[in-house]
Amino acid sequence: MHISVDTNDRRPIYEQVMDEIRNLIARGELREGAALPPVRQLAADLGVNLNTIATAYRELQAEGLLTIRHGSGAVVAARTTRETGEVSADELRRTLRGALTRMALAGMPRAVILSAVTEELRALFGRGR
Amino acid sequence: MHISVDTNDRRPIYEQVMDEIRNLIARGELREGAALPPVRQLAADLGVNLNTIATAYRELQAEGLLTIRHGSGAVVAARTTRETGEVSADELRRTLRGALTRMALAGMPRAVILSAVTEELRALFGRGR
Amino acid sequence: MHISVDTNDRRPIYEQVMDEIRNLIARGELREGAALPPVRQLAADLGVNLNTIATAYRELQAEGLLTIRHGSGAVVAARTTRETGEVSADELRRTLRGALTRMALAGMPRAVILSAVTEELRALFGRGR
Amino acid sequence: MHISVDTNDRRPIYEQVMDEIRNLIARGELREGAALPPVRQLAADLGVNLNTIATAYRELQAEGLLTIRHGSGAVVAARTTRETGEVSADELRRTLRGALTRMALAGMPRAVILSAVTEELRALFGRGR
DNA sequence: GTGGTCTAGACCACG
DNA sequence: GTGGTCTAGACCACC
Repeated sequence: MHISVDTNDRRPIYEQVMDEIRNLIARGELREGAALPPVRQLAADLGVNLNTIATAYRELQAEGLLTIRHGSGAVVAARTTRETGEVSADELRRTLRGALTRMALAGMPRAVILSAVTEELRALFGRGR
Repeated sequence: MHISVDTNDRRPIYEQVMDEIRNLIARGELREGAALPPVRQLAADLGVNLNTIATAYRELQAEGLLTIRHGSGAVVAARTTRETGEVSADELRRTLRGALTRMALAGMPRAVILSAVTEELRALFGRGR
Repeated sequence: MHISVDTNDRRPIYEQVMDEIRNLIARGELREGAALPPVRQLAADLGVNLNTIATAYRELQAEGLLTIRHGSGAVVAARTTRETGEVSADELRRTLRGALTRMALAGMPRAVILSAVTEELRALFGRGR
Repeated sequence: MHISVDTNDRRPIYEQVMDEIRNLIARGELREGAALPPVRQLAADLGVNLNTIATAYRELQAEGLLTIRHGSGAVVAARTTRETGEVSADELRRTLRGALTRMALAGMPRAVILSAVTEELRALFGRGR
């Protein structure tokens, strides 16, 4: 399990952490019930403050992706528990459109973009998963 | 040319405006040299603060998408000029990955995601463009 | 006598246990002098840490609801003993207000809330008690 | 509009603030679109840290009760926006049961409890509202 | 002017 | 051991 943050990134650190954990869960590298590193340890590893990681974990819990039990750490929530946090399809579409638009404006041809998408989808859905 | 903002959207307003203009340019609805509405007019149309629009235009200029001439408004920059604004391939990839990850976590099957991508790419690249 | 805990509940486990025992006593299912299960047994039954149950019993003793005698387990305290544990009327009111406020914000009409209250009061006071 | 916190209360301060604001909204003392005090001002008024209030506001936004716009403060969300944050009926029932149980154990007779409930419901639903 | 994020460090609560 | 809360104070982002 590998998480990294980039202080040059415009996104706040806690959001970067959230994004990475979301991705690990979506890719199946963190399965249901798997324990996440203690906040203090992850904070030390990344060289950031404890509260920053605590915020990321708390928000992910609010999203339904993590289950945090005081005194016994954070684990990946069961799928059934997750269903609560809904994001509108509209918002998902806007985010996708924004990503593709920027790639197109950067001059990437359609084929290059499509191959990047395919690559990411393979990481998310795998071959047999 | 149509731009709209949504106060319920979590993104800052100036970023929504930037996204919409970027999209119009990428889709070819705003061609090179085309004039954008004056800051005051667009601000009035959208019912937002004048500084908000000014910020959006300024950032788009920094990205190389717009050319702002004091006294003569903003126009879409020529392609050759654009190359200045560098966005790292890494950042583009992260944004794409984030969008796809959220769709996957929302339970969308691979095929649905792929069809959304195809649809957006068609809007960006057209059939023959 | 039945006690259960729910790991998906946001309240700490020891508090869930306290609430259940309080409710059993208030409803008369655990009468004065009745023995509670040994800490080790209840912990095993619920699959939780021994300290968790010990904390619940200890707090209930502080509230005056239980009498714990080293070596002979915990029993429900006599009513006269109970009066010690003071909870301010203010705090009780705040808790009640919080519960009703959340129900109202969830969109429950006044009649539905009132019928839930009546139902709970019947369980607590019975018909003739 | 009056908010107060009590450091002797076991609940964290940010939760007390959330409870008070929830109640003001439910009672109609804060109507849709009404502006809340700036975080710094409320923090100063209550003599607590800025971050504590910011946390309360952020959580209320996540619950769908507030709309926070960076740079222009927090306002009570429109009802239509609220529908997102769902609390299970089970959890609401447990909270209600806990409140009533504690009142009964404190020795309050059924009639006294019922009159407290009626009083609170009147504050929430009013006579004609 | 508004809110958002982060730090360093303290102390508390839970299992 | 775990996570939770709070403080004081800094600096940034948005309108």
